[in-house]
Amino acid sequence: MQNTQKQIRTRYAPSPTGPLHMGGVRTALFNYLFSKKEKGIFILRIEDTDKARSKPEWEKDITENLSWLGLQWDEFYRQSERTAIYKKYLEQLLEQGKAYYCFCKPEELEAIRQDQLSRGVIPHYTGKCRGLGKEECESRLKKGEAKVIRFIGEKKTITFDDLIRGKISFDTELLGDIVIAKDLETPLYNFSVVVDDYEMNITHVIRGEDHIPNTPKQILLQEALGLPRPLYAHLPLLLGEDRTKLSKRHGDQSVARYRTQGYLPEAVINFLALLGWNPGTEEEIFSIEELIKEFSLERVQKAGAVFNEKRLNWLNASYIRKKSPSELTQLVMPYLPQTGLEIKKLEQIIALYQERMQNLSEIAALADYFFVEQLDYPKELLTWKNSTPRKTKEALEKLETILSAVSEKDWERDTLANILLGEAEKEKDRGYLLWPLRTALTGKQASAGPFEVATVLGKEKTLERIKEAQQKLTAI
RNA sequence: GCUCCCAUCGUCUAGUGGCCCAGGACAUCAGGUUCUCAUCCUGGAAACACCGGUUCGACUCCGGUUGGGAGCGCCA
Repeated sequence: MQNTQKQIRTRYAPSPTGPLHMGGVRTALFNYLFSKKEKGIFILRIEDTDKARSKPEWEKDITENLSWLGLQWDEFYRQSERTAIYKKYLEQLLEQGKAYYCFCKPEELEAIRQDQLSRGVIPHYTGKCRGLGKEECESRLKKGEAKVIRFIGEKKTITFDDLIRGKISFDTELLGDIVIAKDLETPLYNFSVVVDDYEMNITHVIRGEDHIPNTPKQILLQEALGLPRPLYAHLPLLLGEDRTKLSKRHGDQSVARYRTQGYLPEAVINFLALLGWNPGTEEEIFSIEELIKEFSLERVQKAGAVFNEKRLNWLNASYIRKKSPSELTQLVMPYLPQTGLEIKKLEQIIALYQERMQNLSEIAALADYFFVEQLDYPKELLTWKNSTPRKTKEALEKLETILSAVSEKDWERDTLANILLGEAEKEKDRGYLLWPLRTALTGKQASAGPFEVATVLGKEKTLERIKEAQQKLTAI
């Protein structure tokens, strides 16, 4: 019984003509989740049949970032290494008379296209070379004339059952004889996909909605080659703010960019999973394991989803908050200046900003004052809103006196808080004392709390900065 | 233009004929905690595109209108 059920096999099939982007990851993710949920196989297939546009560096970008996200594939293929396979099927179609060589010039084709467009017809090839005699064809081939291979598709209504959208019908009368290869060694997208999906035993083709128009072409090819039809699931598109398909126009959507900005892979995955899918509960936070457990194609949305970066930020911040101090420190290290600071100290600094970071790279600007000798800020910053420069100077003097009296041994957060709060509360608005303290230590309008900062900074450095602040105000 | 797809708060969405004068989350606004920022807590504003039909009863089913999107390569 178990064995009659064939194993689920899905694939993500990017072309290495650019960096891996968020839209691509979402497609990969849904393929991954579905196959893992069904205990199946997830395949990565590099579609590099376009020799001019495909670059090894992009393939590297795709595989590295997919791995970073944890979307590990079980099998890997590269179409450029499979030309012999495509050739075999191409020859089959040619022999059966279901495909033919076309020698039409691009300019000539373009003119026809324009004419059709102006007449309100979908542009399609009219089949001029279809009736070429065998001899003429051979001789022109021998002469090395420019040519392509076209496919004669059956004219009929194709209906397929989309797992997400239900029945979709398309009249192939509207299709011309599509080009399936430039020559026997150079297959084109719609053809190589059909061959590979069959050869790789793909059971479920899960891809973006923008591929719906390709599906009837591919089904026609399957039928001509006598191949079985896989199941299809067309995902809703990822949209920009303007509700058009997410693209470079909407800014750099490469995974690499999000990665270097300090987004966590689990946040990206969680965010993308909820774009076009939801578990039907009110939960929002999911690990990849939970996603695998909960995922189902039935719950995938039909309408496109706007990529809302604010929500990604929120998720990322929430994942950052959940990290242990040591984990977070390791993650944040690349964004910090190379100082000889001991790891323990680093962890303390980072702990101060754990709940203030939306992404890892922000730590650099947030905690920079721990890594410089001299702070640079305008002296006006030291004065609290309800206070005056004179009072501020007095407050700083008081701070110096009080803190000098604290021993190194007692220099820890709660003790400092006790002492300073006790002093600050002598006035109704404790900002008169705490604001100058904090700004003197950080040089910032906004930062972590003064007791925490002073603790991490240490007694010596703290007093040093208080004195520097006093000097700034000395002119008064 | 033609073909196909889609339609609940600003955004992501719950809702599968009565539980919905529509629930959650992000964003936003107000308040609390607070020297600041952030976290956290409380509260508010905010949507079923429209018109018909089916039904005792439609956000939910059907039809149309409008609107939006995608595709129309010797790219994938």
